Amino acid sequence: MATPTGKAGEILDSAERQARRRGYNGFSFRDLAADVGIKSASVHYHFPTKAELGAAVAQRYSERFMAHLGDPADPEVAPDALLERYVAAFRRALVRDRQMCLCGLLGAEVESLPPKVAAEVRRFFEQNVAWLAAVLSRPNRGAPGNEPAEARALAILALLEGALVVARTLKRDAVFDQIAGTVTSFAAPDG
Amino acid sequence: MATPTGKAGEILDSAERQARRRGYNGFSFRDLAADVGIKSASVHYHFPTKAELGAAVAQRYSERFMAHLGDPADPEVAPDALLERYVAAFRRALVRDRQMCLCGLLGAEVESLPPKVAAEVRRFFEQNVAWLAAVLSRPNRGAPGNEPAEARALAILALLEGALVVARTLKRDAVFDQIAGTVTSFAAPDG
DNA sequence: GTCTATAATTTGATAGAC
DNA sequence: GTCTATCAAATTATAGAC
Repeated sequence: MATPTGKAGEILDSAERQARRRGYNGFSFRDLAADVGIKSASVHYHFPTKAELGAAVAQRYSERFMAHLGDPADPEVAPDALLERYVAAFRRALVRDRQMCLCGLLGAEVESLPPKVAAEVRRFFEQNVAWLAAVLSRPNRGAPGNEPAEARALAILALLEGALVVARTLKRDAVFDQIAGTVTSFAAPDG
Repeated sequence: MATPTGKAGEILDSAERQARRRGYNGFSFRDLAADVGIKSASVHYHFPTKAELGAAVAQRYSERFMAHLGDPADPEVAPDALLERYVAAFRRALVRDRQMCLCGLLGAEVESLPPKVAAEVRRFFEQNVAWLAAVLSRPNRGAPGNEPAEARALAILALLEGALVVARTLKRDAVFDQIAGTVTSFAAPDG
């Protein structure tokens, strides 16, 4: 459960980078090996199969992502600020990292994933929706809105994952901001 | 430019089905050949390279999709009805076909696509946004909304592409409907 | 932990007979 | 148009030396 350091950590870093650019079927053990300066056979020492490596990458990604979001009920942070933090996490993937959200890309190709990897992607979405629903349920700005918190949480997740896909394909970062600007529609349906 | 029939058409059908389930790197010429009952060498007769096949699949998909949407300015059809038609097209991919939107999946893995395929995906998104913006600009229900029509068009496209990813990964069709139910937030910001 | 060597399979693609 | 035959390269993975 502890985050691997050393070569194992480097391999996870490289795999995450490649998966977030080219998808699960878009990188090989040789790519990773060359990237971290060992031979592909040595990668198998750290991660016996690609499925296990993929699951480890997704698990670490989810843990980091949720840890960065923090406690959705933290009384020190207003719901609006938490939502801004959420949007900023996706924006950073696009603008700073020039990458997809790992699970947005893996989710798109979910039918071609080993079961263990698909399960991790599912978990990521479930945790994201739970976090968002918790934030949206907090009493604050505007009214609670017509749609239940879970529906609005799902919509925000889908909107931002889709925003990355569209903005990256159109090669226009501004597209993300245009889309993200509509998130307030869900946060405060009264407007 | 004419839509291929016969074996070429069958190959396109098979390739589209596979690409919408497993992505561009998730199917091979041999898969397609077995599917349509020929040998993989014969597939190359119809489509010399995988990149050309991929581009042809995406182009045919876009043409069909836009043709199905119809004229966004058709005075016989209300803007609301056109938006419903748009949402229904995505819903059909999920519920009836059990597939992704082709360009939603390809867009997610855009960095691993041959340039000609990526260009077709870009075109699909551009045409979709233009169609949606035309519908949203028509005078009708509610007010024009705060956000410009293009921003709302991008948001609807992103929302629905993301909805397919999330619903398929969570294996819950109802998730799509929950998300799609929020589309009216963009159509009529006044509620 | 990393290496060499290699197995076993799959991939996109071509040449040439029919 | 489709076939057989084949290629060169790439893939995941294993065995065993160091």
